[in-house]
Amino acid sequence: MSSMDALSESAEMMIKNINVLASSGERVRTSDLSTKTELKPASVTEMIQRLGDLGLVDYEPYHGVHLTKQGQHVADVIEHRFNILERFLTEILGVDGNEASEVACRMEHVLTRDVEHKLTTFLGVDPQKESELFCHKINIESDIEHKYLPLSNFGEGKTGIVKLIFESNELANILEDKGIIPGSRLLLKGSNNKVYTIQNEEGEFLIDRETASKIIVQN
Amino acid sequence: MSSMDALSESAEMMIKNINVLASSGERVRTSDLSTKTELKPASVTEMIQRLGDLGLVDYEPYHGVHLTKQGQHVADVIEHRFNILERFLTEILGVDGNEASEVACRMEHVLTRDVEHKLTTFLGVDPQKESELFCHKINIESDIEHKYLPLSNFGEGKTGIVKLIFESNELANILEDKGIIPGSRLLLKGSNNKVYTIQNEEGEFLIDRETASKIIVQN
DNA sequence: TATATAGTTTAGGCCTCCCTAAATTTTTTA
DNA sequence: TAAAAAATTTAGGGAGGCCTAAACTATATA
Repeated sequence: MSSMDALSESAEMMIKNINVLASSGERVRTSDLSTKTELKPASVTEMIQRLGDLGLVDYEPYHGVHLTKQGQHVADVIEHRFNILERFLTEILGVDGNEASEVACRMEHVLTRDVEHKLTTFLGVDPQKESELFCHKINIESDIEHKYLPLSNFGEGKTGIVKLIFESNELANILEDKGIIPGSRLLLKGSNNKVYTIQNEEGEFLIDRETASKIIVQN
Repeated sequence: MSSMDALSESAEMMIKNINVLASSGERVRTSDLSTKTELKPASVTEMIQRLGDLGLVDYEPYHGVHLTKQGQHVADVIEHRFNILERFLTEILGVDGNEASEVACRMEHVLTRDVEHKLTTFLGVDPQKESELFCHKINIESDIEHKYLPLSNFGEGKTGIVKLIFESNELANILEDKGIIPGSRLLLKGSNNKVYTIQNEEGEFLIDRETASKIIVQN
């Protein structure tokens, strides 16, 4: 069990759900896991016994489970992967919330560390979740050369060409009026992860993070 | 077997490999599939028998398989999903080729049609083929949920989120001091077409019409 | 505190997907 | 063309992951 190897999707889902239900600090009961996972109690018992053997969970028959340090690490990694995948699917691709959750929930089990990190960099840090950010993330490698980035993660002081705008007609039309259209050039003058100051030949504008994340710029 | 439902990853991988090896037009032999999939011949036989039962493959004992029309459709979908995932991972995230292939190969089995289509649109036409066609705008059909309006046209008594501020000058800095920045929430308490009364967590302010027209608010 | 009830585990069965070993069929070649 | 070699399939087994039914344990109640 060297951290993340070879855990099945089912095992990872169980760990994930133990983590969710353990928020109260108490041991998690089989019946609650049964409800959450939509598995029969007997199946839950079987799985947590296996996780116990792997050292990912502290299991006492008839008295529930909690994650070991190792299991907690797995849960953290999965949670982070789920979050960035869900954000990518909704913020960048515009996938409907429910479907995004489901797909993210299946994709979270096949990401590698490297893809996880690169996707995190691509999305940038979500300011709302900054506090509960996750020790596993290591350094966000800034030396990666991305060809395409959302404006929200573009380099300060850099000029790029707008490639795509993901948004409703209304906002896109407003941006268009100000010359922010696919194919146009803009300069990111500054950003503080909340407000993005950009400039083009029409003038200077302030844009919020969410909108900026939907404008894809080419280096 | 209504086209794509409920096929296991193993089954999909077998179909994918049959498709690859069938390029010559001839029936695909068990031994070649064994080599390609890195499964033992007996396991290949077992799987293609199951695929035969599902009508995805035409299997004649001792004489190999080929895809049925249905199986070919599955293969085409999987191949397309693999291709766009691989392109996304390499072109957008900058993932190394080998790793991108492996991850795409695992992700291809969990995409939905919708995510597949949205990712395809995101990537656009292969830049090598038509680099300028990549420059286009995607309009996500927004129902009535997202409404972007200048504050000057915003509904009285409504609360919204500031999305954009056109003009980054002294006036905008003053607005910023008052907490009126992209991403913040405000309430339009009242307006008389000349003066707009707004409120946020910093307090209550009066804004003139011209300024209000440059603040874009989301419903 | 004894017992009913709710919660949990064990026992045993089924399916998938992988394996090895043995049997079978096809192909090669002497 | 018959025997050797190669390829394939069948037989049987194991682990994972799910199930139901039965046994067991803990908790609530009278």
